Amino acid sequence: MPRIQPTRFVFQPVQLVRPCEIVAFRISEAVRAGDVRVGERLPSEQNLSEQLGVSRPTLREAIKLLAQAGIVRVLPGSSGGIFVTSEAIPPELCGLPLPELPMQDIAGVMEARRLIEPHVARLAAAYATPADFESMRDAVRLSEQTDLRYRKRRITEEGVQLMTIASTRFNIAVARATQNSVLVQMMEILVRRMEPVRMLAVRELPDVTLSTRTLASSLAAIESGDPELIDRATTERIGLLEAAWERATGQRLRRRPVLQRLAGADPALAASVAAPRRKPAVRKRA
Amino acid sequence: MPRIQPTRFVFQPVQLVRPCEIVAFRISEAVRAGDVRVGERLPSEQNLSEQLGVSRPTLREAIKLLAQAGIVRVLPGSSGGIFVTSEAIPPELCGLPLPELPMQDIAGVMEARRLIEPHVARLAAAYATPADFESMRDAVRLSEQTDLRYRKRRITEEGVQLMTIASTRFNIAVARATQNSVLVQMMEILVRRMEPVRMLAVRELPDVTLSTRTLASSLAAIESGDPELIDRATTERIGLLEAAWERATGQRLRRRPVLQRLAGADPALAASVAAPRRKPAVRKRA
DNA sequence: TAAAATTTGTACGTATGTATC
DNA sequence: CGATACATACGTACAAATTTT
Repeated sequence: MPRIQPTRFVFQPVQLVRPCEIVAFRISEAVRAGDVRVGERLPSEQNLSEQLGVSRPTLREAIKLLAQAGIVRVLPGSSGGIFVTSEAIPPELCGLPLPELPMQDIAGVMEARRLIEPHVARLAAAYATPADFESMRDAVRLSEQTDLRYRKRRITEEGVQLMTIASTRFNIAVARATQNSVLVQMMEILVRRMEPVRMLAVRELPDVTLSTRTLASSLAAIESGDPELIDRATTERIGLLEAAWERATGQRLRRRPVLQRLAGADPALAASVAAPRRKPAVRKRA
Repeated sequence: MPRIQPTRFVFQPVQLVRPCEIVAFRISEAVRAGDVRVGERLPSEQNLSEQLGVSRPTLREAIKLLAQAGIVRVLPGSSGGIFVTSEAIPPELCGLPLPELPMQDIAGVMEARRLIEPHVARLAAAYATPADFESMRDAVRLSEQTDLRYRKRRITEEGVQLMTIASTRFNIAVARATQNSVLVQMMEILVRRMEPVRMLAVRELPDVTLSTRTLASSLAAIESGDPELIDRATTERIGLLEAAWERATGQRLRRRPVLQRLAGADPALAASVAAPRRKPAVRKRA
């Protein structure tokens, strides 16, 4: 009897993450997003463990990870607690349960960002609350303050991290402004995977203030509410990263034919936005 | 002295999933996506456990879950193995580790879909391989065959599930055709969260064939490569779900004022303008 | 000065799930 | 396929530290 051949489907290995790692990640995320600031005290271990639905030992394990990474410091006693000490989260140590993505796959992240981020920004402009705008401004301020410190001297590792955090925080704030939790979730995925390129971009930027300026102009665009301005600013910001990626890898990104028309029936704008690289085979329109 | 007030930040509870649940979920995902078909045999336990990076007992536990859900059947002996018996995966039993989303939040899922799916479909049209097109056609065929069986009589629970699977499979196939793993990941998130509405829509559809027809026209649009056709077909398909949601909840979805000028950013106005199910603005072809 | 309150730190027993044989 | 051994997480309880009363 001929042997039935099994399907040759390949599964990706599952990565099992421990609860304490998830918890550490969640807290670091709150720090990154600016929900808790440096110097502030987190709720008590008791409270946190209840909020997060884990036992206190597990939470303590998570805090230990964060303390080792230098993000929090714990002090005993009645006026003690868990204090945030730094916003510069080392990307490899903060317990990120995501598999590190090779540079090649990051191209896909940027493509996805280019697809959705302009729309998210438009939605944000439509639905942002005053608090949302304040969060965005906060992120821009962080970026400004940081590159003010490195205008003269060479940027340090901490500076790179802070600039990266500012960008990330801005993106999250914009996504939150849509009042759509699914979009927030997606932006979190994108933003996290984008981190390596972001740091690379900040590090090798010809002008340190460039990142801050694009951030500020994105903010201004969203505040103005003008869709085309929003598209342009957002696209420009993404272009910065794409250029960094292309310089770093020596490869070219595929530019999709999609955005051409997205920008709003303005061929001139779309053309200026989409770099005149290889145009993917666009089917002839009948 | 005033006690230092802790930050009153609220964390969402972490959901911990067991490895065997993750594995069961992954395999069911492969079945859903059509990577393994009914009647086919999965690789051996040994092979699977190696691929997935878990121990054999863990994998067996996962298989047990799937067997209970009626998705696979395990036969002993030399010509035995793990055989796929059904593509109709009960949404609550197949061990999906996602928190069930309230109907309200699903509105956000649909908004996100409306934002990205047309673009994904366009990318798919540009980059799809023949194999990708074959996957899409397969999904449409499944939908056709299913509603052929329920043309006369009332649709059964299994029929609803099969139609839902077909829709899901089509979406995944389209996302895969972009050759962008990040977009695939996002579509998987969306599609999974959409499931409840999808089943609801299929169940209460005035005409059983309607779902299949929109699927087919989406496919045709992507095959044609015409961006505007793609937009129209995709939007129509999403509109079907949105209508189902609105009927089920008695509420109205917010329609993004993004397409029209939003200088005022007055949501009430925008909603009132967009409320009547507006046909997607069809641009005149030059 | 001392006690009380709050918060972190430590330890143990149990249960569950996984890995190895 | 079953059984044993190991790791992990939970819940609880109590001790230590520090500030407030």
